[in-house]
Amino acid sequence: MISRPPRPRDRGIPEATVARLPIYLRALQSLEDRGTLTVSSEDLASAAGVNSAKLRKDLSHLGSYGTRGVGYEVQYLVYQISRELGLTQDWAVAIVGIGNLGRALANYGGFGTRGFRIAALLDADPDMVGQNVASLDVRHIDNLEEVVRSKGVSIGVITTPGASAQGVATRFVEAGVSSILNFAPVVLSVPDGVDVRKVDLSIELQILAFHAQRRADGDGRAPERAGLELT
Amino acid sequence: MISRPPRPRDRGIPEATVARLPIYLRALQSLEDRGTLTVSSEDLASAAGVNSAKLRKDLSHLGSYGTRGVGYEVQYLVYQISRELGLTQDWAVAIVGIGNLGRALANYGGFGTRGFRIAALLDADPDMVGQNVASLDVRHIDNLEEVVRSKGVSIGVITTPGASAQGVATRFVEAGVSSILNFAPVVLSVPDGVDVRKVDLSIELQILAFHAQRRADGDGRAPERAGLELT
DNA sequence: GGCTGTGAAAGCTTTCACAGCT
DNA sequence: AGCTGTGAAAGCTTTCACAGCC
Repeated sequence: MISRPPRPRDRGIPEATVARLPIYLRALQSLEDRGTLTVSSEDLASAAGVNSAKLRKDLSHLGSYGTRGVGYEVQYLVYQISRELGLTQDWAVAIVGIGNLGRALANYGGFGTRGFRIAALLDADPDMVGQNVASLDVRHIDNLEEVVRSKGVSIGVITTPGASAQGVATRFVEAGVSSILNFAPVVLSVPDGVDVRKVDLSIELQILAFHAQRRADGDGRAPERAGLELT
Repeated sequence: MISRPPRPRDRGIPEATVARLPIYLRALQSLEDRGTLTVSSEDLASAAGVNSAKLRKDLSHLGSYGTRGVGYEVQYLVYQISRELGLTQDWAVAIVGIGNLGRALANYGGFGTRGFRIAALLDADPDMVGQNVASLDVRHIDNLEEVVRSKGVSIGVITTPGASAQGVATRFVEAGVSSILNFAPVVLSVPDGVDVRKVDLSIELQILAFHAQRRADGDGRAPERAGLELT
């Protein structure tokens, strides 16, 4: 083979990069709203709270979407990142556990400028069932499998108490949902090939407490994690 | 200097380790509740959803708290991790933005088995002020500085809309709060030495969507991020 | 002249595999 | 015999610094 076939976009984007693409996307959308046409890596990086070398390296994994001497075209980059993240299609989301948090999520309209649609709300409490939350009727958890099938749910959100979370996760997986966002404070066991992400308030507070304590007693030492979110 | 002074606990725990200590702590507390006295790295690791080499390496940064041939004493390790995380003292937390999410957090009682106390709830909406949420009277945001001082708040939680978040963060910092947990979908700018952690629903969903799309079209390739939460 | 894209270096994290203690 | 604690290897992420293009 003499001339390499044109394969500019390398499948296999580093996980650390994937985790930052949504942040870049948000910064770009806000630039777009303000009518900005192009942006340099320096400016976009600063809007996203990272340094420009990291931003350029990250974007280079998607392809060569910038212009040397100029920068990145905002709209074009918004589209490329959206496509890479799979936001050009709509993902149906089901939320299980309609307590305070479930309700908060259901009502949280701005799902990162589209890409997601809340398709169903489920709860185990019979008193909850039938209530209208965010323009959806809460259904009983017994209907999980049926709802997943009929609504084409591919992402499950778990906002139940910890004790119920594993059971819900298992039912999601058996119903064919292989992306789960877990707010319950437990470690979920799922088969290989299922992607679980966890959001945990008390873990975040504990990490903050660790650093706060360092600042307080260690003193003099530079706080290790500070300044991560830019100055 | 001939004999090294005994400094077994190395200050400077890797950030990746710090982020896992709360998970180990939770697993240990659940073992404690069940009356388990000792646990091997293998069993604790599996309860925490990590592998045992990682767990042992992590714990080795705190000190040598295990017994070869036996394992770790559950209660002792709970205490050591709690102390390392700064949970032997009580941290006063203020929540700003008492919408659905703020209320959900205020009512979320089980703050990782203590270490934190919700000391104040603040909101900009006059209709909100005075309402009683989770046994606290919601106060107006104008009182932020006064509340931080009088209640000794050291951790600020921001659950406002994105547009207000930066202003609140700045006021927190100026009032002397240097640990912030941000739920608003914006990148906060804070001075060096201030620790900001971010929790962002739509970012998590977007990362899930990325992997889901990979599984769907890439097909045949092993899903990169799957299996992270153990099988 | 300005700014992207990228090899190479540096730093950090995970995993291996086993010495060392009980 | 069993299980921890840890050097060393492997893998991943960030940062540097500059060649290459506009």
